[in-house]
Amino acid sequence: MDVSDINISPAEWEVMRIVWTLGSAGSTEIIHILQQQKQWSESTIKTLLRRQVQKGLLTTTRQGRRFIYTATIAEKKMLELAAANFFNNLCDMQKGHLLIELAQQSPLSKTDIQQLIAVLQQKLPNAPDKVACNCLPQQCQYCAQEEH
Amino acid sequence: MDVSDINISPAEWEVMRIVWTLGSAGSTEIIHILQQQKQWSESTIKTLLRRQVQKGLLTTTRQGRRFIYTATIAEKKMLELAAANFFNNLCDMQKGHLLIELAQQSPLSKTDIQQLIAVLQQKLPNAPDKVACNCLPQQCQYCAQEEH
DNA sequence: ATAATATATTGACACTTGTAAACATATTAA
DNA sequence: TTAATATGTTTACAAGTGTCAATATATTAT
Repeated sequence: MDVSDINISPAEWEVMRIVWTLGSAGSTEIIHILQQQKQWSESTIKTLLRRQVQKGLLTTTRQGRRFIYTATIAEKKMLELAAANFFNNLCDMQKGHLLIELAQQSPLSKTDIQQLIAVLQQKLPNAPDKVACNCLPQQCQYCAQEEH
Repeated sequence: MDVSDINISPAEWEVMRIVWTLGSAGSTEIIHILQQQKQWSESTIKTLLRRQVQKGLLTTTRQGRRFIYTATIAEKKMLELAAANFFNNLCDMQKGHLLIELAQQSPLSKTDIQQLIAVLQQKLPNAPDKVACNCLPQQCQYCAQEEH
C-alpha cells in the first residue's frame, strides 16, 4: 500500500484524530468520544472503523472479544502528505497569500513562530520578486497569462 | 447556495484553475488546455463543466451556439475557504509544524515572505509556549491528554 | 440458566465522483 | 447540398462515502 495513495475522507479524519491522540483504543472508547462531538450512530462509527482497517489506515489487535485499533501511519506523516497534496493542486501564485491567512488564523506557539521566521529569512535572499503562474500548460498558445 | 458549503472535487479544481486564470472561456478552450495536462476525454470534461454549473461553481453565458463559462466565486475566496476548511479539521498542535513545511516547500515571493514575517512577529508577543491539543472533547474523562 | 449488555458482522441505500459513450443539433467546408 | 465538425444533452456505471438497521455472538449480571 503506497502511503501517498491513501485517501482519508473527512469522516475518517475525525476517527484518525482520536486514535492518533490516544495511541490506540477500542471501538467502544472511540465511539464514546466521537459521539460527544458528532451525531453519528454506533453503527456508523463501526463502519468507518471497518473501512479504515480495510484501507490499511488502522490495524487491529484482538484482545479477547474486542479489537484495539492503532494507526498504521504517524499523524505527522499523514498531515504532511495531505497538506502537500492540497498545496500541490493550487496555483503557485496564490500560495503566499494563503500561508499568510493560515499563519494569521492558526494558534502558534512561540517556538513555531520562531522556526517559521527562521525558515522564511533563509528563503528571502533567493526569493523571486514574483512567483509565476503554473495554471496553464507552459507550451500552449494561451500563455499571454500574466496574473490572475 | 451557501458558498462555504460548496464542495469542489479534485478534478473540478483543475477545471476551476483554468477558468480562474482565463477569466472566462468556452468549453472547447477548456478542453484543449486540460487535455495538455490530463488524460481526460472530451466527454469527461464536458460532464465536469455541467456538474460545476449545476453546483453553482460556474455560470454560463450563451454566445451563439456555445457557452462561455465563468467562475462564480473568486479564486482567492475559494482558496481561503478550502484552506481554512482543511486546517480546521486538524489538531491545533500540528499546525505550526505544518506551516513550516508548507512555507519551506512553496515558492514565495519576497513580498510574500516579508508580509508573512510581519504577521508572525506581531503574533510572537502573545503566543503561548505550547498550543493545546483539541482532538478530544474537553469534558471527557480521557483528558489526561498531554501531547501526541 | 436467563436476560441484558457489549461487540462484531452483514447488508443496504442514496449521493458523489471519475470516467465516458451515444446521441442530437447547429455550423461550416467541400 | 452533403459531409464533416463543433458543441451540447442524455444515459451509464463502478468506486467511494455518509448513514444505519438488523443480526449474530460472546459476556456478565441477576
